[in-house]
Amino acid sequence: MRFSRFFLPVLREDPKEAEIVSHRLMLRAGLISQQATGLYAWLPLGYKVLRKVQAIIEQEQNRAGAVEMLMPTLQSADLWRESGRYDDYGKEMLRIVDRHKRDLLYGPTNEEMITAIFRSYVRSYKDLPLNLYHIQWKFRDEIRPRFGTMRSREFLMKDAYSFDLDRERAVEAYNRMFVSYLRTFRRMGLTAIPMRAETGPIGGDLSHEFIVLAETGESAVFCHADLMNKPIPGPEVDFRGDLTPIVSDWTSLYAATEDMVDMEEFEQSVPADKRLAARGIEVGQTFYFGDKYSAPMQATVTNADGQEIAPHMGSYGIGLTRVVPAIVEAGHDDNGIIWPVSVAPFEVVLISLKVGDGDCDAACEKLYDGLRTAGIDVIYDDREQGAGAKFATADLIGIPYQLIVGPRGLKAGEVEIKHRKDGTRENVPIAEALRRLMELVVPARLETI
RNA sequence: CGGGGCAUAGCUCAGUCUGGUAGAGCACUGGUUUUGGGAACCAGGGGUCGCAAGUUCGAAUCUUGUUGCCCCGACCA
Repeated sequence: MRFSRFFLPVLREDPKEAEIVSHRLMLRAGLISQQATGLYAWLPLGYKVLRKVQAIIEQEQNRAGAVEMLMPTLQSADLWRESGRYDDYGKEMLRIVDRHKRDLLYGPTNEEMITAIFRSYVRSYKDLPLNLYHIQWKFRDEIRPRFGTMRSREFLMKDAYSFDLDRERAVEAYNRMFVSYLRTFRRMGLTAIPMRAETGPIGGDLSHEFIVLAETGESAVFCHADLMNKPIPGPEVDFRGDLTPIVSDWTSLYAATEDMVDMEEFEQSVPADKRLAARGIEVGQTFYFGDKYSAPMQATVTNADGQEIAPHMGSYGIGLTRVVPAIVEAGHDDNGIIWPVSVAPFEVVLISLKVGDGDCDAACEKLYDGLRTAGIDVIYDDREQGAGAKFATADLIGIPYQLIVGPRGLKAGEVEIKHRKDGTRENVPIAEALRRLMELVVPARLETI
């Protein structure tokens, strides 16, 4: 992508409405644009990040055996009357009436709908286990949306729903999502710690919130410090095998959010020097809730004994539009965002320091072609701007590697590669630049897999 | 929903207290010179001061209403 042809409205000054760093940087770097309270447009650069986050989630959900589909944003109120939640959900639910005076709602979640779909097709225990997920926009009319897309009213969410014959197998399904989440967040460069959580209006008795520690987090959390450095299951993990040891290992160390914490237990089970009391951002949540929906909605299957039973269900959410600011909170400095390669909107920014100079233009065009041909996601800053402005923009938007090309270096046959993360620079011969960038970028795409 | 605050050029703001016909920086347009960390100079364009009523000879400024946005709290799969 040529910068001159792209749409990247960066702001030089801090927008006054933004308080926390991720909101400020997402606005300044031209990722999002607020359209109303809690409603945001995703500008091209931000949308690229969102798509990369989505791709990682899809890969890891599929790997864990979940199957992707797509349900509508609007739902019939009748469906919610079946579960009893139409009246329970309150003002947070956006209710809509269509031209025929039918009651609709903009879905805040999809348990009812997935259960309805399940019951209309699935009859036998032989079709279980089943885990269906989709990535769709949701709406919750929060009393006070804030912090940009961290807590917006409309938000993009991955929600998966598992169906199993009994509790034991439902816990296996739960474990698959649990392990999948550990991998998913790590691939985005996040350290997300599973913590005991309240189940809220969704119900159930087994639930974890996946929390990224950040000063600006909305909830207070308490956990064992060793959880921060625990190794993540690798790509070799067998989702068809027994995952209990991994889950047990992670849940054996104390971790709870403020709603669930028992300070006495925290202090008893965690040595004083390992007690971590911090704030955190909830980026995902897993629930087991049994037959809370399948029973009242009569979504039953026949078991091996010929009896009708209501499957045990679980649901598993990841807030994509919250994950992005969480990544920014976790990776930034005074100059701007620092993206991990895996979700960076571009992997390399090619900076021409002297647009219009014959040699410089020629060298840049050649490098640009080479990078694209090699499959590197590159943005070429071909604008007629001062060097300082280009460096500042590159730093602000957080592209992991800057390939800097100027007349001075070209005279020596060299270009410069700057690492956004730590500011290190290396001069490389022009002919070596592409190879060196491949060496840096390609392994980093999969970082922790 | 309770409490507090803001609304003036594309952005960040000054001007409001004390009424007299709207400004700065950045951005934008044209030109010249520049070019390795947000370049300089010259010349320009751009605002019915959120909206509506009221007070007044006269309102960005005072009064009332209204809308939008932000912050704190309660709320939050």
